[in-house]
Amino acid sequence: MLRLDWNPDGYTYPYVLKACGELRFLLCGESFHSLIVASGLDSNVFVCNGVIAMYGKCGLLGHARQVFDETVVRETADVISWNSIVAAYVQKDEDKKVLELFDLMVSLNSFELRPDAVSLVNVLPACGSLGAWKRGKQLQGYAIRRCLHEDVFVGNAIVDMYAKCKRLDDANKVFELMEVKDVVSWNALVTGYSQIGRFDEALGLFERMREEQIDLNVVTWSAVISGYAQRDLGYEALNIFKDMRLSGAEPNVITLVSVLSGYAKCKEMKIAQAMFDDIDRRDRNVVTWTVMIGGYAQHGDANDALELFSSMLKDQYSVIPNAYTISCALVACARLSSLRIGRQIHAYVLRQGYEPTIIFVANCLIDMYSKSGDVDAARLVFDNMSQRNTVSWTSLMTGYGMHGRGEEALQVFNVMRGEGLPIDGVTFLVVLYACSHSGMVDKGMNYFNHMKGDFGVVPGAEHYACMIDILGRAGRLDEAMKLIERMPMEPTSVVWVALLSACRVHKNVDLAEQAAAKLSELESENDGTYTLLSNIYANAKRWKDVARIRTLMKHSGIRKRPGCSWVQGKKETVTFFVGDRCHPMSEKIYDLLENLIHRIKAMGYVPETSFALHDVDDEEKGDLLIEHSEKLALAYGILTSAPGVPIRITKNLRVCGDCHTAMTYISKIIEHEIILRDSSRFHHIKNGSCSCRGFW
DNA sequence: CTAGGGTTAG
Repeated sequence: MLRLDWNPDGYTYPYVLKACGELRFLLCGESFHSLIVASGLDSNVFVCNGVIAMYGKCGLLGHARQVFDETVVRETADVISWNSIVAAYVQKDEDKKVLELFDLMVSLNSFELRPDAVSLVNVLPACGSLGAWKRGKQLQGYAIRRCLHEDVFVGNAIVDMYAKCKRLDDANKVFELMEVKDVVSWNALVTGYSQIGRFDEALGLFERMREEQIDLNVVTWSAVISGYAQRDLGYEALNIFKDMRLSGAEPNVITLVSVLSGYAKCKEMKIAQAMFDDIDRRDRNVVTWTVMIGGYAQHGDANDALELFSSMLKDQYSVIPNAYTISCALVACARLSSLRIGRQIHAYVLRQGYEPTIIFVANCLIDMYSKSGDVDAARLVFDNMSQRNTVSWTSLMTGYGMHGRGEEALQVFNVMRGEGLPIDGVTFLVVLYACSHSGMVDKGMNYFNHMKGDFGVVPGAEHYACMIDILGRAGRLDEAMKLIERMPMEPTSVVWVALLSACRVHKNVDLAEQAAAKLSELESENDGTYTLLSNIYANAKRWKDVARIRTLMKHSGIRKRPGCSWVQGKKETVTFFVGDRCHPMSEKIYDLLENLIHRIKAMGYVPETSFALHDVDDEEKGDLLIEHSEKLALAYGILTSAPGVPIRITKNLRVCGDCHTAMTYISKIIEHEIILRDSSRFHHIKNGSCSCRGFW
């Protein structure tokens, strides 16, 4: 119990209430409020204003509003009362309410209640976040009439309001006319330019700040660091961080988050992790965790992302994941095809009642379900969304495309067109890929030919690459080559890779060599290029060339990425590498495989030995087809799944042709559907046929 | 009372 042996009066309370508000000492504040009421001081407007501000700071909007309403009823409310209640709504991000209350104050048309500088500084940011620049402009006019614009806080708020409304030229004009500027004015403009993508101008201003010897503060540095990181310029971000350290400025958590995302973009997750470990546990908030989870999900091992997510949930400081965190975790699930964890996170989302208005969480769910092999679940998420954006539609179409359900993808596209949504280059890329994976050559060609005329979307090199892919898969290699020659821009490496893969499927050595030569010119050969070429030579029995490629790889230091497949078990995911014998069930796995191969040989299966040379630098292990990781994963799946349950396998590279054939035979004699995701698409293999129908 | 961090489709 609070015991006071002195009697505070109307001059005392505002001070103590202010302290309670700033320290968020809600219980103390409430006690004082009771004492105020008990001593009848609640008729004193100065005291009431203190109470309103205290409740506002502590987040008790209802209490603040009640006290405020009482002052209004008593007709004692002054500008400060109004400013205090508006500030309370500002704190809750109730932008519309902020504007409403401000209007109400103005409409009372009382000389005493004319908005002052503080009122403007409260209401301008709300205009900014609502994009209401016309309202902001009116306020600017009012500020000028009353000479409030000379107040540097008001000036800064106006600059920021225009910047948030993406009207950087207006913001700049106000900025240049400000007689007194401070570092906040500069920072508002720098971040404004950076956030709308005019990063060069942001950097120009940053340079000017350095020249004019403005005292850069931690906000300035953080803004520039994150600006670089957001544009995937991780190393530049890290350089600015070095400059910051040299300048003697002390980084804070926000700076470190920007720096962490810089390290993530450079795939330096070890350094990022060390830095994260160094951050005081109390400073690790949801954003700090999220940037690490997102870093692992996108630029590192997605398994680490999920582990970190799980340790975040268990952390003693109990940080609650928000929509960003959930998205990052779902990205990790999508990369791993982890349907089980993805479903758990979906359930968590539903339980926690993340508003369905957070479109991007739902978009991530669509992507996760599609990439985990359950595009029907993706559809359900899509159907249940109250609002959708372009990404929602394209994600669903991508899902149908990956699973070879091209017709459904095109249906979605038609509905999307009907909704009048903007159709851009990405949309067409998705449409074309859907056509490609379903072998819809003419439809794809038709869309490609009409995208410019009917939609005003000029085909880029990626669209050409996709058409090469469509024609190539269908074996129309001459047409593909002609299209390359007709390209209005230089063919990119993606184009040549598409042609090269088509040459593998359709066994065209000459064209393959041309494509490989082009890739070499562009200096973008990778292990995939060499593997493809080696397979093509092996298929043509040109063993000398196979050997030549092998030597070439050794000299250039390019190693084939090891093939690796993982299969979703009931409780956990099990990973297999080529020739893997680490698993305790290895003996059973190999026995089963030998048995299966023996049985399907009797059904007509002939091992395609050209694929045995997949692993050109891995002679010992890779030569045995039976040891390919996808076959091991399948055998494990059969051994551990109940009859009728689909076996879900994911492979980091494209599935090997022999494995694909073998699995198709095996699907006739097992009671499981095989759902196989490789780096290119999904294969649903059942009763001796595959959904890819040869288009891979 | 004004400025800064993390997220989704190819």
